Amino acid sequence: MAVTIKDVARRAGVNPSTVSRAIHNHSAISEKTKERVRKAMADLDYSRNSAAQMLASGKSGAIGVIFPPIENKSEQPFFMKILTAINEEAHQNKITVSIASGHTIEELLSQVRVMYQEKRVDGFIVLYAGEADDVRDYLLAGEIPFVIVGTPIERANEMTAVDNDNKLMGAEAAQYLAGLGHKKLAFVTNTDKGEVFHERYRGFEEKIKSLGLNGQLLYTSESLALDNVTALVVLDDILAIKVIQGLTERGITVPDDISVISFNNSVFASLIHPYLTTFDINITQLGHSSVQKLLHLIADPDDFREKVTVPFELKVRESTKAVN
Amino acid sequence: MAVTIKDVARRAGVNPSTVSRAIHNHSAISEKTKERVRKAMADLDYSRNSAAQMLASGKSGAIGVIFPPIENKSEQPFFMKILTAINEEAHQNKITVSIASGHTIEELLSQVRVMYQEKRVDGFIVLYAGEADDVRDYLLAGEIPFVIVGTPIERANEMTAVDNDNKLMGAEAAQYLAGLGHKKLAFVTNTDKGEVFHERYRGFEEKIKSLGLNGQLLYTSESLALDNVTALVVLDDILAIKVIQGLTERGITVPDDISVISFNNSVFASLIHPYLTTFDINITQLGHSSVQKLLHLIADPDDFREKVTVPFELKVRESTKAVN
DNA sequence: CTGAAAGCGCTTACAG
DNA sequence: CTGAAAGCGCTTACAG
Repeated sequence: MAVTIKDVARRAGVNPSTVSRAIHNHSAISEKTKERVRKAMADLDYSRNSAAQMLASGKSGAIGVIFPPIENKSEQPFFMKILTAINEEAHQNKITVSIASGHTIEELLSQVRVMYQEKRVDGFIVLYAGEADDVRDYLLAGEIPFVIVGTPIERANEMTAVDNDNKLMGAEAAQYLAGLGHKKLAFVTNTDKGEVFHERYRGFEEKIKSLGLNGQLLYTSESLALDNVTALVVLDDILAIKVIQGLTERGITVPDDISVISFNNSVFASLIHPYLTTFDINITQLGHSSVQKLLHLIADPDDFREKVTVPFELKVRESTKAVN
Repeated sequence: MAVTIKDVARRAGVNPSTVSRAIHNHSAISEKTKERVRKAMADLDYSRNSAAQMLASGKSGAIGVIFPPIENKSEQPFFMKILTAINEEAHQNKITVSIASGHTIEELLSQVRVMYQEKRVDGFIVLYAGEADDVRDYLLAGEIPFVIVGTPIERANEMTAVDNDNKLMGAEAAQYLAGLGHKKLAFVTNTDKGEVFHERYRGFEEKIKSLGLNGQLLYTSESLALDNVTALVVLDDILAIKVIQGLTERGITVPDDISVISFNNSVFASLIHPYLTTFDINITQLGHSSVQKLLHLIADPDDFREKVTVPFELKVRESTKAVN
């Protein structure tokens, strides 16, 4: 039926093994032969059979992407965006990407297990960090190649992670607002969990102190006690939109009465006015880098673990303003 | 290294071929033997090697999900949500899902080609409908099993499609508003392209006529000419949020002055107040059904093509109100 | 109901 | 620089 390496070999007048070597651009094969083989492949419209290649080589040519076991993934544009970026980079490297997602850790682990044990993938990109879970433990215990997007809390030095510098981002948020003349600021969050919150807040706090300004931490679970605060740093875009609506209802206008800066530069940032001043976290590069790192790890399992920091960029829009 | 079917055979005291048959629950194998084989598999923690299975059987045990070649996929929660549902159903059927996505049709087609020619997947789920494109032509021409989520415009009877009844949804929107006493309505859109718009609007229009009410079509590209309209049917949630903000700026309040009903029930619907009255399109079932249909098609390529219609449900929230 | 054998389409030491 | 051969781990007609 389908064209195989044998057909190509016959047409090029060589042995199948030579075709295989030519395909992989083996250095021992003469350029002349390679050329003949290439021609034959083109003539016959040859495609490798991935199953045969996998079986013979032991490599699957695929990677798995692991989504967090949460319900509201679809609410966060981050996931679709990074999946697209990962796929793009993978395709460039002639690698396919499969996905693992589940509502619970157990479901997720079961998928990951199957994918790896059946040798469907050579490694994984994990799209959530923070505290360890069964999935990560399984990967570490099995010495399975993986990279984490985000910053793990424990055993960080045992794995490769790709992330933004959230602490620096928090600091730059404070810095930028200080530059606009704001003296009394607050960091607004709806959670006190997670590395992302901790790092962003820590950066904010330290910077505020070093600048000798006034800063506080506010939770959206309570009504925001704003006494004289003129600028807010909000944990993410979605929360910022909600906070702004809450302020508007209280007769407080953004940015005239109060400036707001947030993080992620997602759709929500330019959905309604005031469009948000927010940090672009460069998801595309997060995706590309994680694939590259993973391919290195797969090629050389003893490659050292490292942290890759992807740059961010402040997008100034309508929600911030200098104090008059 | 890894446990193979041979190891299991030895342990169970049978031939490898018997193990294979037992695994597939072949009817010719005695229950007693199956039991022995199962025990041996469990003892040895056996996992099949998918590459070997693919090569020998010609089936990949994987399906591909094709995303639309658009930039703003990540802005629409639909994609992540259906991907999750697809993966869930696939996993239940011991199938993995790989993805294809590209910024252009060419890139997309190249990915789809590779996936199929290399036999990495047995079929595809296409996440966009409307007019034909090179990808769909390729699938049709190659008689490759696929199902479309959405409603194709051309050659609809040649493919299996899974969708909501958008026309009925448009009609029910009008019906619901009429029930609240609204007499002058408008359908608001930002595009006149695409099946989704056409169907929803057509349903709206016909229902308005049959009820003897007044209805018009408004484009958000122009400022909305609202003379005495008391209710709006808006193409989707995102647009509805923007429309509501525009109205608010003009001093028009939703739902007191004007009611708004939209479609999709995405995150945007309950992001800010007024929370939207909107149609839940049941994405989970769209995903599950499309996988089931695809698996049927793969198992039996001569299975007839059909259209599967998934029910929807109106979620009444804050943006609609009876006329006083 | 089960076994022995051939074959799926590649890769890769081993020779030369 | 290239060929012949064995092998990767399954499946599946063919026998019995």
